[in-house]
Amino acid sequence: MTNIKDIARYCGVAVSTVSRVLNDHPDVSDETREKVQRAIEELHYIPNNSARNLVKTTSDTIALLVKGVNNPFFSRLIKVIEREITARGYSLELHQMDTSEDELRIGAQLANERKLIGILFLGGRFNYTAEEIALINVPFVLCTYTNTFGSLDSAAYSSVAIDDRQAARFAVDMLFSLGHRKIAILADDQTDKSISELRFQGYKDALAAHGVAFDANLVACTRSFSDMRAIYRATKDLLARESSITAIFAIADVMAIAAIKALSDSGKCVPDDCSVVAIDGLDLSEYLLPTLTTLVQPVEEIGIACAGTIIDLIEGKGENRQYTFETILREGGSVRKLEA
Amino acid sequence: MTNIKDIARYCGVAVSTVSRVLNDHPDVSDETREKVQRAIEELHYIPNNSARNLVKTTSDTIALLVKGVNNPFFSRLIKVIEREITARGYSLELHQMDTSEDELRIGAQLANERKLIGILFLGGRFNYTAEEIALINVPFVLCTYTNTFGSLDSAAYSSVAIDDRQAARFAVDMLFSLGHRKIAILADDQTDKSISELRFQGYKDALAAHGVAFDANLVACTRSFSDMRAIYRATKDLLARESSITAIFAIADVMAIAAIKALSDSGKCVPDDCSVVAIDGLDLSEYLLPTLTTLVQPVEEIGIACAGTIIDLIEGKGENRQYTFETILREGGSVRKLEA
DNA sequence: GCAAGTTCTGGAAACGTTACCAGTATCGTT
DNA sequence: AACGATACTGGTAACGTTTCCAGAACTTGC
Repeated sequence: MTNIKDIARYCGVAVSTVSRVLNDHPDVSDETREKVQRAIEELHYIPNNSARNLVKTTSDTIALLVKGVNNPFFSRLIKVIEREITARGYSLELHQMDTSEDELRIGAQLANERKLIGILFLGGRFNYTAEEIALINVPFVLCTYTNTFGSLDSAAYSSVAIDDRQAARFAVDMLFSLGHRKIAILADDQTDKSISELRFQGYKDALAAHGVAFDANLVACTRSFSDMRAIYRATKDLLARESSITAIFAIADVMAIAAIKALSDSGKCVPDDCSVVAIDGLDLSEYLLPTLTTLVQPVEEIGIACAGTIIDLIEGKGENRQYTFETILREGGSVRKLEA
Repeated sequence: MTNIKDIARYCGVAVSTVSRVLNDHPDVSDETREKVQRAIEELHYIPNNSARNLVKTTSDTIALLVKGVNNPFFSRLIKVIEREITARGYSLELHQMDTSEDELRIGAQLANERKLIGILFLGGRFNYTAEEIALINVPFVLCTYTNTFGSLDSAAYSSVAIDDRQAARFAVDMLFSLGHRKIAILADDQTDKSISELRFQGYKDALAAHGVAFDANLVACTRSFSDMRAIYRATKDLLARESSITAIFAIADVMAIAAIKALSDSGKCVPDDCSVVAIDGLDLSEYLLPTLTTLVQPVEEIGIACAGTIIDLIEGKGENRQYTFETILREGGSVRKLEA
């Protein structure tokens, strides 16, 4: 393997000069620069990253810590983020966690061990105190999630997300405006300062706004976002105990898909007997029978913002900031107006 | 940041001794070993990976090169692979490529630049010559794909996959046995030594076995595996020119989903007017209306085999080997027997 | 009691880079 | 003509490990 010394010798210059060329340092004449660059080409020289990282005491990798990778929406998002990160010359490391794991501590440990330069948190919750956050000594961004619980100062963290609570509120409001009153919610368990909790809150907001009391019987809960089987079962149970519901709000597209199947297997037709609305806007949802009415998250924009934010923070080009994106209603065939 | 010298000083031993403890070298007394380990705990020492990699001239990361991450089947698989790789103490780096890119050269370059210890190729094609393969100087595994074109000696590469050709053959045979004769295929363009080509071959095999001539008009082609819109359009076009088909074989579940929608929008009901069968076995496919009849790939086993194989190769514990997994038919409601 | 192991330990040279410091040559000012 | 500034270059000490070599302290066998 040819190294920096080899090409220094080959060109008759010092290693430091070669290093300068490599790092686009201004203090080098066009003549030598060209000579060195030619040598790099000819000898197929590739800088050794480990050596670089050693002296710079960091790496060039950003970690993406994901809870619940099997959520198709996350898969889409990961794709965009990876593309953006590599396009800007950094590299991405993927880590999955179980819901029970403590993302903050894992992140902090990883950052030390692997000399990460940034962390993206995707999924899960993030109810930490300022002291806990201080454990992480690299920039980080909460993807698809905002700490809106007031426990954190907005200068203390960055986030990129839709307004989950507002989106849920919008979806359920829509059902109300179509005449529905008995509206069930399909959510996952993990209602501890997570996306799920926010969407749950939005559901309650809508109920309250329309003077309908919250009824715990109308809640179908599962442990995971994307365990289709569990979602199916939970919906079946819901229908068994509350057969008169006319609409279901699912906090994610995948959940809606399982719910529609459960409805069908219970002899209920969507949207004639029961309407279904969700949040996420997977590509796939547009190709179901019936097509799913859902609030589309702008996944491209979100991904670009996640990558852009973390890189700006790393490069010292920006302050902590919270981005909120708008969802767009995509009307499908899973919702209908209820006649009085 | 505390380093190896600090804990050497703290214990009153040499750095080399600490290094030996760190690497489980036998030549160290139980007493010193314990002393050093305690110091590591107390001082929260974390070895510097860059320094390690520098002297060992490698890293500890395996790269996963993916073409078409938006294929949900791949997402599932990536999850399993990531879990297995990290569980065995290595780390995984995700790289996406466009279909037009040359995976081999990108892999070779990446391996050098980033001092990778192994590469997993996922998706795409792999029709390279032995000389080209020699460009990659680290172990690699073809995931979900086998080079069955005879151009490569089986000792030259490792692979983990289902028998794509056989599976396709099985699916189409099934349609024949139910009385179907006019069977269309829904595939992607990239039929150049890829999974798609194999499945396409299987389709032709089945036709031949039943004495039916291949008809190019019965082929609906798209550029990408998972561009739902394109698949939908292609199916619509197919139906417009060949309205009398009674069955469609889709080479992937996502394709089948778009196809079913296209059928429905063309006034055809699945399975009454047209049967649909696919390969992949996504969880989701079991929750569609109608549920999809599909050949399930054992994704857990495949992922474990991919990770296991690459790690064994890296650790010098195994030869190149090709694994073939069996698919399992999951009968759904998208297929019906054709009355004579 | 001595040579020939064995078991453990320390010292120091690598690994390939960057960053700093010191220096030389060139140039424009006064 | 002398001066400081500017543009460039070379030498070298880090960065934190591992690995090799040498040696010390013990055993063992005769």
